[in-house]
Parts: sequence; C-alpha cells; structure tokens
Amino acid sequence: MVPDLTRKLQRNFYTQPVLDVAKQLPGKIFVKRKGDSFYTGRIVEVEAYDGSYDEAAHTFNGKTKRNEVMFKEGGYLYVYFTYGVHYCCNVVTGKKNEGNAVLIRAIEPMSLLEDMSGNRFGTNNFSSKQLINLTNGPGKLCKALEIERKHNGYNLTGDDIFIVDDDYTDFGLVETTRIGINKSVELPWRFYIKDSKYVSKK
DNA sequence: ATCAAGATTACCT
DNA sequence: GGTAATCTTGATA
Repeated sequence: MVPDLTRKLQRNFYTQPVLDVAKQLPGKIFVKRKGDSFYTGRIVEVEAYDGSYDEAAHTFNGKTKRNEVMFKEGGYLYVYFTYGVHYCCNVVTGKKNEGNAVLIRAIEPMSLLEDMSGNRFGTNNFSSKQLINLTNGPGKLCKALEIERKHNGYNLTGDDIFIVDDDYTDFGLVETTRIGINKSVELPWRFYIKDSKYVSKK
C-alpha cells in the first residue's frame, strides 16, 4: 500500500491544542518509510499529555535534555526509552514551549506486515493471534516499525515518518482514563476506536 | 556517586 | 493475576 502523499498532515494540524489533535488522530494512517516502501497502520488508540497541569506528562517539571523535543511546536516526533526495554513514540502538539504531546498507543497494521512480524517475532510468518499482537501497544508498535532513539525529534512534515488522512471517520470514539500512569489518573485523555481489535486494552 | 522510578511487555502460575 | 527484565534519566548528596 502506498500512502496518499498529497494528504499528509501539515504543520497547522499539529499546532492545534493537544486534546483537539488527540481526538482527531484515531482513524488516520501512521506511515514510516522503509527504503522504497512504507510501513503503514491505522491509528486506533492514543493518549494526550499536557505539561501545563498534567502531572503524568514528562514535561510537568520543566525542560530537561530528555524531554526538550516535547517543547517544540507541533509536528515533531518525541521518542523516549522506558523500562530499559521499550521505545514509545509521541506526536508533539501545540505551540512552541507548551510541552504537549500525544502518545501513539496502538495501530492496526496495514502494509509491510511481514517486516513488522520479522522485527517483533524474528520471523516473517505470523499467526492470526500474532497479527493482533503486532502493534497493539506503544512499545510493540515502535519495535514493529523500527522506531528508536535516533527518530527522536523527526519532523513529521518530512518524508520518513508522517501521518496521512484518508477520511476514515465511521467509527465510535471511546474517551476514557489513561493506562500505566500513577499521577493525574483521573484525566479522561485516552481515546480509542470502539470496535477495533487492535486496541491495547479495553 | 548513588538511587529510585518508569506513558511496557512477556512469560509464569 | 503477578513479576522479572533492563537501563536511562533526573533528583538528591
């Protein structure tokens, strides 16, 4: 599958307030170039993080070397390493110095599935059970799409990692609390496609 | 210099 | 349901 490059999301999409971006991302297609082809997958689950009053955000206590990308204007990729094992990828949103981002928690794989399987399981063949398990979590999708430290700060209006629209909007969007955090747990800032099999946790 | 915690996952019972 | 894995970062001294 070749993504429609004419529908790549531009700067003015990402510079919107973080919750506006978070609610619009589900249904859009996340793309990472691999040589002459593309890993693609539909975004099915995200979480918003807002450094101004959200204690769970990495930017809540101000700028550090680790989180500086999150203080850029919207439209850059913030990648961090966690638990000594996994990478997680976020879309920076809003204005410069706001420190806001949306964590991409799960996608529905659409192309280069064999390569994703190779990255995840060490073999290009995968069972139907493994298909569901390919990219249904923030660490898993980074592994599947080869997103790592060097991608921190990537410009999402460039040619290597970006998001395209394809007018997929016919679904229910669930709004609920976030997963895997201990602070600001009450904020209903997790959004996912109701009937998707590829959501990390219902 | 030391240390605790972490926006997770895989594997165990 | 419980927990080990594994290492970077940021805070404190």
